Amino acid sequence: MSNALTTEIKGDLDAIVEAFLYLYTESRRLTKEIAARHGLTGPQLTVVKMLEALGELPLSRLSEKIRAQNSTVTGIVDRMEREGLVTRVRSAADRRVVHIQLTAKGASLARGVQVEPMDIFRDALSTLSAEEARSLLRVLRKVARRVESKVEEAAEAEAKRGTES
Amino acid sequence: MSNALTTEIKGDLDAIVEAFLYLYTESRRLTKEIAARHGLTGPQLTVVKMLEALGELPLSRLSEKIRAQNSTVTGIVDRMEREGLVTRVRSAADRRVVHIQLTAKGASLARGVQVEPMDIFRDALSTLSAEEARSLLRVLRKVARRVESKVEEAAEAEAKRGTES
DNA sequence: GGCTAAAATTTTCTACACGAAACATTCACC
DNA sequence: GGTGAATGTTTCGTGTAGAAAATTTTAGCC
Repeated sequence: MSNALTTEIKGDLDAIVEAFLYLYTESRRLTKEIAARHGLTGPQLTVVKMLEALGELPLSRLSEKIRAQNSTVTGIVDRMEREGLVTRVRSAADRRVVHIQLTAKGASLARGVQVEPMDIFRDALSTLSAEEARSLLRVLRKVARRVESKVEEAAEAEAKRGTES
Repeated sequence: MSNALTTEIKGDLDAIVEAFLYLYTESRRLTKEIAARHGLTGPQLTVVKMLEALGELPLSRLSEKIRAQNSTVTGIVDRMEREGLVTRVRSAADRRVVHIQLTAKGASLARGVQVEPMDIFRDALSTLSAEEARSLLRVLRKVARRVESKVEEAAEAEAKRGTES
């Protein structure tokens, strides 16, 4: 476990983690900067663009899309509603559900912002060849599967601790 | 720009972005969960591990290390001090400087937590073959370079706008 | 049909994290 | 001794999540 080869691989892994973190934080920073240019926060821009692309959405659907909890999105929508960017509409079909929809003001703002969130990242990715993209996707999926199984292991360990007590 | 091939590549790119976000959010969530098991928050675990590895640090040094603003770290250290995990010590040499150091309680806690932040991600990466790791690193670096140049372009455009006004 | 229990959806409440800007203190330099 | 930079804190608005509460729907049962 401590010969030259494994040391080299370990260095590669650290470099991958570093590159990964760099890409993530930088993409977030850029999104935020673009949003600020239009008087929005990062998450607000994400929401505006999501609604522009998909039309009105139940709050919980929106939460899933932006990978946040309902309680988080409630706050974001509160502030956007205060600014007149979106409105809440009770669903007639299922009155538990609240649809979030863009106002005219929100929609026009959405049209005005050219760059979608993550577009810089996507744009950088588009410089990859088809082979490179495919290979990257394959490797990321492999890593994702591995993380996923880790998550399941942890959940099982958790459940086991539960039965013991 | 709308034939079958480019459409397919576009789908790959979306999938890459999605996998990327999944990996990041999941790694953060797991770190947070491990921290919670020891009565800490995610950032607090990061700080504890950092201080264990490097010894006492000025607050601004700590801020750099964990990629956060001084104002953010002030709050984190406040809460950790309240819990008796760290102490603030004014530097005798430069009285502007506040050294953050682990207490006995903080140090013993640090020893008790095996997993460092991002270890889950690193662990998942370690299932890659040497070739895969090298290829992933190469592609990520290519993307990172591309993002970097985008950032510089934006900075120049910003500067130009500045001189015009 | 009407009642009750369970499930689904959203909001409220509480605590922490985060950054920008304004501020006080201290240092370094002239 | 005055000026400007460095260091840390405070304040304010936002984002983030989890737990509990509120509201409505759904299913099962008589």
